Amino acid sequence: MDKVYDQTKVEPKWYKLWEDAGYFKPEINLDGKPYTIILPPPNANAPLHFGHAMYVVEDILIRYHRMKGDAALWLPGADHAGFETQVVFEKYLESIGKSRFDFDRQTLYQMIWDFVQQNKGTMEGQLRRLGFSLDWSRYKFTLDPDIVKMVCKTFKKLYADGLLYRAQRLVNYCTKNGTSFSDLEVTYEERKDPLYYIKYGPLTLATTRPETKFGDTAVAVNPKDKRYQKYVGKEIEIETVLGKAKIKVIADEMVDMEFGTGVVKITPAHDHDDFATAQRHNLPLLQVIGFDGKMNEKSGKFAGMSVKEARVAVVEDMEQKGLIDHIDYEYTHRVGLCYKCGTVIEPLPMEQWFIKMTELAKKAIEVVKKGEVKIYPKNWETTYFNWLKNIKDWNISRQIVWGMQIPAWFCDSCQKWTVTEGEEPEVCNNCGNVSLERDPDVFDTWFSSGQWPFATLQTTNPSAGGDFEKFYPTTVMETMYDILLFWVARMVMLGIYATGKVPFKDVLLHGKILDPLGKKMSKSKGNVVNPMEIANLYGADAVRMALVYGTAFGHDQSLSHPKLQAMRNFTNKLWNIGRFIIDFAPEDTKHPDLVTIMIKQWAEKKDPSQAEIFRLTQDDKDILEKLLQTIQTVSKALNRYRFHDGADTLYEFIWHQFADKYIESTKDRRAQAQPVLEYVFRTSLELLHPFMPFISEELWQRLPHEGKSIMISTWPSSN
RNA sequence: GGACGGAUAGCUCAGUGGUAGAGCGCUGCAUUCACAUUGCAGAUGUCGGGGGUUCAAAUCCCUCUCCGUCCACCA
Repeated sequence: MDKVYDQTKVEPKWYKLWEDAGYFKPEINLDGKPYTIILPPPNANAPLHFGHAMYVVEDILIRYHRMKGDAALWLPGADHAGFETQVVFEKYLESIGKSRFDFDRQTLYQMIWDFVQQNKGTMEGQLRRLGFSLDWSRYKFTLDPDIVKMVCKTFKKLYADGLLYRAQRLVNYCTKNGTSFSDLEVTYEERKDPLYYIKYGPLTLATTRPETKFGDTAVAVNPKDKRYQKYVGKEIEIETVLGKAKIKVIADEMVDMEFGTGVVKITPAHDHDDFATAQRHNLPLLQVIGFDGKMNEKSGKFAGMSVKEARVAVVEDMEQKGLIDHIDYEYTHRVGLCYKCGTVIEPLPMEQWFIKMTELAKKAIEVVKKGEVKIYPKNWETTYFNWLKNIKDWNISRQIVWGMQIPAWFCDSCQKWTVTEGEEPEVCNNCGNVSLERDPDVFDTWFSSGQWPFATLQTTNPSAGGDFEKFYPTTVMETMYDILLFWVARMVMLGIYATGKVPFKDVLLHGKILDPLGKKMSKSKGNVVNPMEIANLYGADAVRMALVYGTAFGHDQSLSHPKLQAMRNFTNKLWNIGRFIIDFAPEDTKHPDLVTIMIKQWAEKKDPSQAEIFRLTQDDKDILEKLLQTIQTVSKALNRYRFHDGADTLYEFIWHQFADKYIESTKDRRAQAQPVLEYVFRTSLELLHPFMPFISEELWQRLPHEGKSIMISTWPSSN
């Protein structure tokens, strides 16, 4: 054995052996109880980032449970990541001087498809490099035909159950990306904008968006406001930049008497509150801004201007006409932005597919309240409950090409929709007409990934009747806390809806990986660290250990080179312990296997007579006792998802108790101590295996052992 | 306007009621001994501020400050 551990000679060789031997399949423990984790499918639009390395937590659990004899299934996959991927691809097109509008739908889709295939391959190699014991025979992609079919089936069921409807609503529209979004995809920014006090006939009202005045269909005051009582229900005459007009005054609770003048203009087509108010009062919708972000023909001479230009021009005109009372330049408010490109989100009226969420959310709340689904760390429950309690209907239509096209066809003649499970209908379900047109929109990616746990398991292993019966509900869903609402909550709702059962029992939420200075990694900041480079530098084992060691699970952590180095050093320590025990064993220490077995028995039962037979010293007994405690602590830590406790305990035990103290104590009685050295080290490697699979396998193979691989050895027992 | 997380040794972080811990860094010693990617010994903290509960608080309660994040329809 080399004096210094060289991970490049060890890590590359084991993965293929494990995979070829079929150890990653749950069938290796055919009779074991099912233990399932579905890998959160990484977006197939880029290589893995450091956050993905946190999958190590899942691998630790899977390897631990596999060793405990469970039928452990860790199912890999990839997400087509609709909008996200299309944006990445459009950036690429931009870099070669093209845009998505240079291609027809089919061509563009095919180009993105090829791009995604390439990324998928890269990602798979990277997941293997990190040692993740995924069952590749069950690999799934969100655009696999059978998955698409499952998703469409749910869509149809929702439609049949009346939980899905098509409606014209105000949607969050990004005029740059040309698509609508769900509420979660809008980010907000505090901004200082002028608050204009403008004159509406006898009234004055405050607004930040004077350019939308052409879309006003009423003016509202609070019903309790005595100042304006006399106007309520009447039409007032107003002077506008486009001439005289009449407008209705309504009374509605939504108006805050304290704000501005207590009078609000109602612009139903361009403001969410106003839209809701308009519905209560049966006010018409008057759209003055187009989907291109420009004023339309309804705004008279301002037509064709962008919203921003129009605001300036309108204010200028109003000032000339004396319609501006005054302007508050110190006003701050929150502006909704596209989470992707930062463009101001324009609320626009649009026909889209919406899912009624209230009932679905109620059940999702219930299962967590009852403990059928547990969230770790528990404090995230507050966030989960809060969102679900106030949930609004979910817009799942997206105006992009990359994704699953919605299986709904519109009939020209009866103006109704025919919804299928994906297959093209021959005639309209309602009137039998043959002239149908498919909705060009695709699903919000989260609608399909929200069905991932059951969609995967219902389509894998079809020859054996499918995995669903055995592996669903899954055991653990582990992901970063930032997608608790986007993804986890939706999986709970859709999982219960489609299968009647929760999709998983325990939700684990890990923290964010920050750059070495504690800043968020981002491409634009240029501080992204490639996990593969780090793995090649320190070894995958060291990367894995560094991610769980020393930081409480669930907390953000900065990538720390000193810590990575420390873990690399730990691999070297392990290597040299192995070298000492294996290479430097004197010839006369060969002992029959029986001795090892007896020591194991003593360790487990503490039979004093055996201690006598093998002349165990106090040092021997101490280390065996400490080993037992370590087994207990590590097992308990993993059962409670306290990964750092397990990692810290093993590091401390192996390095400081075993190497520094015990091994030193055996140097003058080497031959007699050899069986204990071997036994304690082998057991330590088994405990360490879920954390550091490569080096633990390499050294275990070199020690006397039973069985073919540490991966399928039995988890050490402490009783 | 609400919610959550963080503030502990120079740095990165563990530690949820019982005499302050780890890794890295630092100081001194050890070098043909499995390992210098090492070993041994050591220094370093009024545990963010203030108040309270308790025989006892980094840990429980209240409050304040500063960082980070999320949710919410103030025109």
